[in-house]
Amino acid sequence: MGETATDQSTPVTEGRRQRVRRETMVELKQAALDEVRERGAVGLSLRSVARRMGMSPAGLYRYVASREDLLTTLIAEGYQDLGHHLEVANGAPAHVGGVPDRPPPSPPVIAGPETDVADRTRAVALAYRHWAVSHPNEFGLLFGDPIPGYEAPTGGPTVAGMRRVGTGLAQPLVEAWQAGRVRTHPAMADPELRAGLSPVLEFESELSVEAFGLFLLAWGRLHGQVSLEVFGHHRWLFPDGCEPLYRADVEMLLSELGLFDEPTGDGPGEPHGHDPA
Amino acid sequence: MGETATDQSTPVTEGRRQRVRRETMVELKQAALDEVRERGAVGLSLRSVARRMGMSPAGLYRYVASREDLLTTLIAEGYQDLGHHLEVANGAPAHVGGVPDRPPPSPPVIAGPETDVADRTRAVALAYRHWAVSHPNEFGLLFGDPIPGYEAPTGGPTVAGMRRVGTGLAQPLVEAWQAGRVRTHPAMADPELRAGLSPVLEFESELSVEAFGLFLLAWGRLHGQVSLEVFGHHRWLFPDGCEPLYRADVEMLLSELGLFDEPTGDGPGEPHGHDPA
DNA sequence: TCACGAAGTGAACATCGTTCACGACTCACC
DNA sequence: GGTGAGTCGTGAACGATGTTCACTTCGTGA
Repeated sequence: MGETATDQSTPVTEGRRQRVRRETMVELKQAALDEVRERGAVGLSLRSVARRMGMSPAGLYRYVASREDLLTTLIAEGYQDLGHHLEVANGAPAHVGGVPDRPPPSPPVIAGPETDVADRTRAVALAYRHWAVSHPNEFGLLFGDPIPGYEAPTGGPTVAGMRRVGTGLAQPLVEAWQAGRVRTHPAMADPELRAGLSPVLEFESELSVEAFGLFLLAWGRLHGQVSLEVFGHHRWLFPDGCEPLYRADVEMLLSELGLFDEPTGDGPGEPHGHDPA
Repeated sequence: MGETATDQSTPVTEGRRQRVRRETMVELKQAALDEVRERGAVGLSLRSVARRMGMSPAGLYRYVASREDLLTTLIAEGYQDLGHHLEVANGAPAHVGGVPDRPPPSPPVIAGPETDVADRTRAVALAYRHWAVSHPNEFGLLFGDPIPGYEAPTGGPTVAGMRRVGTGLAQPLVEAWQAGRVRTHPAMADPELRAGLSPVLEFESELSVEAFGLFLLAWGRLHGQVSLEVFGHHRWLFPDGCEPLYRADVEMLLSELGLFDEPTGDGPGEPHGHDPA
């Protein structure tokens, strides 16, 4: 653990009090994360976390405003963890920030920056499922029943984590789009859809309306497969997991996005259209 | 409600005791369902249900073994409700069984048996989202965090409801398949996938391996969009809901399944293949 | 050294799921 | 019609939970 902490190389600006507070906070989050991993998000109990830490339940309130507050902290860190996992699969550079101490198992496929964009998209898609099936309770924490009545503040760490996951998923697709290799579909030209999508693009200016819509649909598509599997709705069909089915879906998605076609050299403004309907 | 019950036309086999017990059971489930609709599945409290019924908390245990048991009952009925909704959208005949007293709003599009299979598939797909967004907490009950450690018994009412939902979703696709109008994809030919899928077909004998896999993928694909929307992960993008995006996905799905192509007259054994990869 | 504020404790409160002994009532049977 | 058995519902109770509060302990800056 952090047992071998830098005893004297610690910056002098941080006194003993701040250090132990920081360490206690880390220990608290780790204990809560262990609880979630073992008993699920709904089973998270502050008293149990306190017991695990050898602390009085009331003492936790020096670090956490409420049980719900602790849950949202875990949610934000879960997004960061998942986002990091996706970045590694995409062949991320050294940049690693806000990643928990205990790193998750590496994704099954790790691409590199020079890898073909189809392979990178596949790697990210497989990493999404991989993280989910190896962290089922955290996946449920992030994507299961929302905390009733909770709305993530727009500037807060929760949406920051969601954005990291989103960009981690979208990164290969953005590059493919910019290389003119994404095939769009006539259904994306619906004016109502474009009208609903366009205000969003103030945030996501790297993509066109169609491309952003396609990304959302691709994410949702993969998310559905993963969600049904992780939440057990396919267990009676596939007791050993749904990886082959998921792989087939990913291949279909890649081919429908046109990522297997020859690059046309078109810019993002002129993606090659769908085959004649 | 059932106030105007058939007072004397009730079969004599049911005495007063059985009748009030049945009525109390209905009232209990309705009160619990109201609780779930208002406060979500995790907020369901037996004491609150008892208060709503003007009853002592302990009295509920004459009707329900535990809180978890009540939840699984609600889950089973929720599946039945959703399945009924899908059947109505598909233009179901008079057969209606196990539908709760208060019927849900009708699906936005109701097809008929003579409607084209693409239109019926679209109607069912739209009905899936429609039920979900108009019953968000019940959707969370069915498809959100599973009750930790609970596994639905294979013969029980839960899987019966799941099967009704599955067949309700699959019905148009089964017909399209049998009419030879479903276009498959080379990725579905993966031998490992076929091996994992084939034991399932002992239950679902109407479909081939590829067709059943395609159905599962289509379901998951739609489910993902709905799930992300209902659980609020798209609210910051689309505060007014994701219907246009979802409609685009449905149209893409229909065209990728080949349901817009001219019928070839091939039997289910010989679906027309995918366009050259 | 000393006063301030942070960290942690134990007791308490309201709520929850659940159990249990007990009274009231229903129903089948003589 | 009476009667015994079984059902229905109640109130009290137990252990657990989230949360608050007064109080002590102790690090830290002046």
